[in-house]
Amino acid sequence: MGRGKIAIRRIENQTTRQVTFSKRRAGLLKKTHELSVLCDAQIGLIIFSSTGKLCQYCTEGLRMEQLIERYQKMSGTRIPEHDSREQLFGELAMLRNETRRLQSNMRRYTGEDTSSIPFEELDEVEQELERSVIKVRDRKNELLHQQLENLRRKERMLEEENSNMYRWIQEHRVALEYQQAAMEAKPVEPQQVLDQFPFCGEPSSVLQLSTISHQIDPYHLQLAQPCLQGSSV
Amino acid sequence: MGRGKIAIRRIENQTTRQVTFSKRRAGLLKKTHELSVLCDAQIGLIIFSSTGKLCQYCTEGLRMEQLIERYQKMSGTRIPEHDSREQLFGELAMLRNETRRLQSNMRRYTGEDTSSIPFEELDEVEQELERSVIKVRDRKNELLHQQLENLRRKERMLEEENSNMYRWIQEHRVALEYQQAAMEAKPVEPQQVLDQFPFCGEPSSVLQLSTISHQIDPYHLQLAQPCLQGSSV
DNA sequence: AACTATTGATAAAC
DNA sequence: TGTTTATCAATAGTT
Repeated sequence: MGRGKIAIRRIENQTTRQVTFSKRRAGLLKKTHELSVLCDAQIGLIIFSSTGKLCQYCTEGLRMEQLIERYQKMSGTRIPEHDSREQLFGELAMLRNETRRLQSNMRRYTGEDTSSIPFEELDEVEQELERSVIKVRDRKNELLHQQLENLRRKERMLEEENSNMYRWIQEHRVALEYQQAAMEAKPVEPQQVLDQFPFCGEPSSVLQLSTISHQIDPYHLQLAQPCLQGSSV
Repeated sequence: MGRGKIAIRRIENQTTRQVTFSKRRAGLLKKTHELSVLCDAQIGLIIFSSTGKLCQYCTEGLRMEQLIERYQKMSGTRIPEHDSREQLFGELAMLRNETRRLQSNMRRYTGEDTSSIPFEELDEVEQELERSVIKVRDRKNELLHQQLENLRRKERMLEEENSNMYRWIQEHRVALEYQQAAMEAKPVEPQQVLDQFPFCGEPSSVLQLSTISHQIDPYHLQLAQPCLQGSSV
């Protein structure tokens, strides 16, 4: 109907397609409505244009959801939700059981409700807990030993640094004394280097020292431990 | 269109209505299909006849359920099921979290994965575990004491029963000896009553004894314990 | 969007 | 239901 006959295949010209869509969509909605009214039929029509725009018709006095529900009941084809719903229920039941089991176990381990433990199992629980304590204690010891080891390494490093600095100061003693004399006319005794060093030393060395002393902090030691594990074990 | 124009209102003549329905339905399906193909639109059409018969069209390469899902997403009108679905998802997420938390706690308590416990918390965990051990041990002791108490009561009961029976036998000694003599012409020495009693005694007393001996079973003691708790504590 | 020539849909009758 | 036919509605192409 129209000036010429057209083949029923996708209209390539976008403008023409858009125009045709508008016209035919109006016609379809009209015809749908007429069928619904004339023949007392319940009709739902959902149209998504190629641009994704939604357009719908639903028989008067009825909502689309009702119609869809009726459709699902009749056709038996529930929307995909149904399958996943079953799965959800399954997972839910599984998780509920798991949670109950875990909570019960936790109570057992925390000694929260000892009266629910049958007498025959008390020994077993006690032993399990003692095994756990031992494991935790072992882990604690392991970490303490690592820290000890770390501290010993740091100690060696500090001693070395110390003696290096001492040597350096001895080597530059003359120059230092000259500086001191020039500034305050006071000589320096280099026996207790660490006590005096921060007040008269070289900035770069002081920085180095403070960096090292930071690493003695237990918290930082623990963070550094993964690197040391390989060499210590 | 047709021999005459008709008003768009419900056709009263049932036959005419039925015929019109068939014809127009075919026309509507055709037009729907044409619009879908010509303009590249995704269309779903659901028709329930006045007699409840279902008829549908859906754009090729698409299933009605998909279309409905898309419709529901776009229009925001979800079918009633959806509310409970949200709830389910909520519970699911909650349970998953709870399970994860519990599993983590369990690992901590079983000493399964001590390396995941931060150093600062190891002491705490150890103490928790020791507290648990103490609780379990206390419970065990409590039950052991109850059992001891029970055993002492049973012992007293048995001793009493024993002496009662001994007295009874002494009282009936003459009659018993007479019976024995009449049956086998053999006299009985009543000094070691318990050893001999089962073979020649009174059925009711034997029954009573076996009932008592059963109650000494630790398992039954434990079951009986709730009744004893009130009096023992 | 409005126009119009043309085709398509369909009401009524068979 | 299926066919026919007279009629009207829908719409393709144009303005």
